[in-house]
Amino acid sequence: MAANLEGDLGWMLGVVFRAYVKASDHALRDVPGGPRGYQILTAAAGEPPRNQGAIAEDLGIDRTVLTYLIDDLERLDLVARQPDPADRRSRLVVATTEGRATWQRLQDELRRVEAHVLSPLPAADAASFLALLSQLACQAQSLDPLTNLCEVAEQVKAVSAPS
Amino acid sequence: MAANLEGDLGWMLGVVFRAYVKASDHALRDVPGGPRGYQILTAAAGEPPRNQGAIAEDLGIDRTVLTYLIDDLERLDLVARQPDPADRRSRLVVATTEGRATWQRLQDELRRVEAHVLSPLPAADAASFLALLSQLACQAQSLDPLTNLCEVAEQVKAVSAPS
DNA sequence: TATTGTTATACTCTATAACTATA
DNA sequence: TATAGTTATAGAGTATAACAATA
Repeated sequence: MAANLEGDLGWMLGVVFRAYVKASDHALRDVPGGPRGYQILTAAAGEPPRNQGAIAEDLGIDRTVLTYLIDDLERLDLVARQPDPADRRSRLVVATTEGRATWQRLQDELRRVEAHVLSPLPAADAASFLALLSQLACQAQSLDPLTNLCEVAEQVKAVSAPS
Repeated sequence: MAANLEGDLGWMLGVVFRAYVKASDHALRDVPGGPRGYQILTAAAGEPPRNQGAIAEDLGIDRTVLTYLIDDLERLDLVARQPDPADRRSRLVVATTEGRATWQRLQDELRRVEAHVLSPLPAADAASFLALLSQLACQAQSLDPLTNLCEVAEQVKAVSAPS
């Protein structure tokens, strides 16, 4: 039985993930934390606003790490901590006007990065890949953390984003 | 325009990658370096044997990191450094008999882990996902490093693994 | 002069624990 | 008593640079 690195799921995921991080590096050069900073900005620009614990779960990072990342984004005036009227221990992370503009610009650039990473595949295959990956990610995310981000996203999409 | 974390390629890859690492954690509990240690073992069990620089490229890690990881695997008698007859600077990393047995056992376990991570998808979709991911990984790997691991793997597969 | 591998150092990232304030 | 967030500390992981051996 031949030992082929090529067929290993962990290896393939790592290679593609690193390729994406490297390809997005230039677009995210001014965002503290790179892809994670962008993901925080995405969460902060989304609805409804969530607190730090929920965002940390979505991103798969420790809440202590998130504190520093939010500090950096707040220092650049991209996001703000808002008191949660329902729970005074909790802080809702929301994007500022500048943060939303930055997020919009970054999203456009990252779409091109994604297209580049997926460029080895024909368009139909790339779409299939994204759909399958989305299913896997949502399932993995819903099993592990207590909150199911994907269901929320589906609801928001259905309500607020008329296609 | 809604800001959905759910549609971000980087986020999805990260979620699935973390899910895989976590799912494989138990199977790889005795392997130094976790998934990376296993990948080194895979490379060491494969043909033809390669030197440390080539393996570091395949795994996307620095050669200085690989030195320590190989030290640990060698200490457990799973791999050995062999002098390269063609270049006395170079060291070929090969699996020992025990290393091959360990690799075989780990591979069986990791196949179950992979099946678990892919279990949200119907079997046909899981196969499609793996095929598409493989294409992306091979392309990314062939663009970045100088060596094209995937072509080598295809050749080896065609020659030595009659299906 | 360039390359392979090693070592030492420093830096970054992440995890652990203790603390404050709320619930 | 439990939770949200912060801070400080330590640990793991990673990168940088200098070195020896070889090409």
